[in-house]
Amino acid sequence: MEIRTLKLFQHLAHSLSFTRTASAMYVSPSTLSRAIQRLEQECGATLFTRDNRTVKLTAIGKQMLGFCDRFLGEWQALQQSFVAQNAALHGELSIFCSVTASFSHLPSLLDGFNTQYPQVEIKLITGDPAEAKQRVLSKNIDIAIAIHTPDFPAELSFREIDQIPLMLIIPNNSNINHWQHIDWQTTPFILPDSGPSRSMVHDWFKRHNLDPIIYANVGGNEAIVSMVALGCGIGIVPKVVVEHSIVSDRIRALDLPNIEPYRLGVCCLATRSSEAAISAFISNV
Amino acid sequence: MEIRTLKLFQHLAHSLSFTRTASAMYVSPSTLSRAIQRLEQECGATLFTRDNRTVKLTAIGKQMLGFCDRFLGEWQALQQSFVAQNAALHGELSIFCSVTASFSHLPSLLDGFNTQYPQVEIKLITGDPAEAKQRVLSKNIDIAIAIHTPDFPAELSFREIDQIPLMLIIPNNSNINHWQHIDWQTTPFILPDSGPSRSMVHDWFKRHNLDPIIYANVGGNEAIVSMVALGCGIGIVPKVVVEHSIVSDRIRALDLPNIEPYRLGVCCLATRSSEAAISAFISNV
DNA sequence: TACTTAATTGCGTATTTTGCAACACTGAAT
DNA sequence: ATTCAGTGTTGCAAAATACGCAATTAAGTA
Repeated sequence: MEIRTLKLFQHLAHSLSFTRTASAMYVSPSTLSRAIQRLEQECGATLFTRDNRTVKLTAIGKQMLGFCDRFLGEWQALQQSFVAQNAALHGELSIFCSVTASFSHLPSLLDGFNTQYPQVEIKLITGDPAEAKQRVLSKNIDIAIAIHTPDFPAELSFREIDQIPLMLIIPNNSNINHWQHIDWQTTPFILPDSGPSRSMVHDWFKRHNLDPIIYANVGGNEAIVSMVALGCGIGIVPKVVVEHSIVSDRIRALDLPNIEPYRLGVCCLATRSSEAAISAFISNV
Repeated sequence: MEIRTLKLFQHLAHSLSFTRTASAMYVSPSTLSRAIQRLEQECGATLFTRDNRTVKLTAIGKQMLGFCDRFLGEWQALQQSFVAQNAALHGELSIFCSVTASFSHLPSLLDGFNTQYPQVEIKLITGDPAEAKQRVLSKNIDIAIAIHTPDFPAELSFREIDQIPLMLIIPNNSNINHWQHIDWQTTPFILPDSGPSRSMVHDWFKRHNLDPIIYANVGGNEAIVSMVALGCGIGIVPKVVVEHSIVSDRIRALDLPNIEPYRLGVCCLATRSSEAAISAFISNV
């Protein structure tokens, strides 16, 4: 039951002449004859009645021809679609995300994608989440793992993958265990200098009528954690950052009310969302 | 693209282990490995991503699996139906018909059937059409080519294949060329001694208020033709009998009005009409 | 009867496939 | 670090298979 055999059968079923089919398909008559014999053996039935003068399809042969036509058609279409997919899904896909996300959420995404689309080479760039939107918009990278904010650009399509609560972190040696016990007049606060956190934290302070002492404006959540661990003050960071920090044993995290969790997701330029590799990645989420 | 390869692929796609599939399908791991490599080459795409630890289906592999499942399923069903048909259509099929029908109508029927169902051996019995019904009813033969008459038994299913007009035949040396010129007081008539003709001819005489001299009651239309050719009288026989007669140059045939043509067809016992060989023959008409 | 044409078969050759053994690689256990 | 067990792959020689040429069989034709 080889494809070539089926093609021979198909041709013979139409030409009804071993000689013509053999020459048309570039095989010797004997090869054709034996190929049909093998096929008949596999079918367990005679497909052609043939004396030395005429060749005709049997009833079973006709059924076989129907099957054969359908199968060969389907297979050809499938094969073409395979090579098309392979061509389209061949190349580089650049992904931008924060260092934390590269530990927390990226692996599971990549794992599935990598095995399913081995031809796509993934180029990973980590950096400040604040850059994510701009990099995607400028086509500097294809896909970003980013946080959805109210001012999220309409040109970007976004697909949520997780919700991440924000937590207040304090040094481990502090004896405070509720945010309301904090004396904001004496405890310095470490503020992110940019990124989605900054405005969220601002809002939260405003809602609770707090006006803390700002110890420093630092870039990157990981840096905030480090500073808190060193005892420089307290800060607010996403829960995942705490969990993946290498100094997580030197800090404690406290729940915060009235602060809505981050909506983490993958985003890409809406106009590019139908590109093969991009759509494959997004739909694989 | 051999069936065995597809089965290997199918198994591997579920087990996701070369070792397990190889042992389950009784081939060496190397054979399996190379079979998959060949299949991938035919597909023009990687079907499994595999490092030395894990085996996983790619996106294309999943599509291939769907195709594979469908194909193998269809093929198995088809193959089973083939061997079933082959078994059912293996044996003898006995057919009864008149000598004339065996020349006029049987060849085209047999020709198509024989090439389509080469495993069925056909046993042909010729004889007086009058016997046909009884032979079918008694299961003495499987199928008959017979004439449909008003008293046709309900137990027999009938499928018409042709309509055959009756003709008046006269010796070639007669100068009559219309039936109304015949002088029934002096021209002897040769009547069939049985069969469907007899009552039809009787009816026709009655309708036209004729009372001819009966020269002889003879058995079989062929005999009537012979007697007419010898100049013994005139007779009425189906057109096909005239056309296939070996003495057709010694007689002339005249059209008859008001006598409805024979309805020739194949018939079998209704209860047996679903038997494989019988239904194949009937539906092939 | 000889000739032509068409499918099949015998047989030696060429190609393909197979299994064994060796290999490369990874994760786990020592 | 090192050994070990388990995975898929590859080199190679043997086995199986398919191939084409030439001979054979069979039926129609001059």
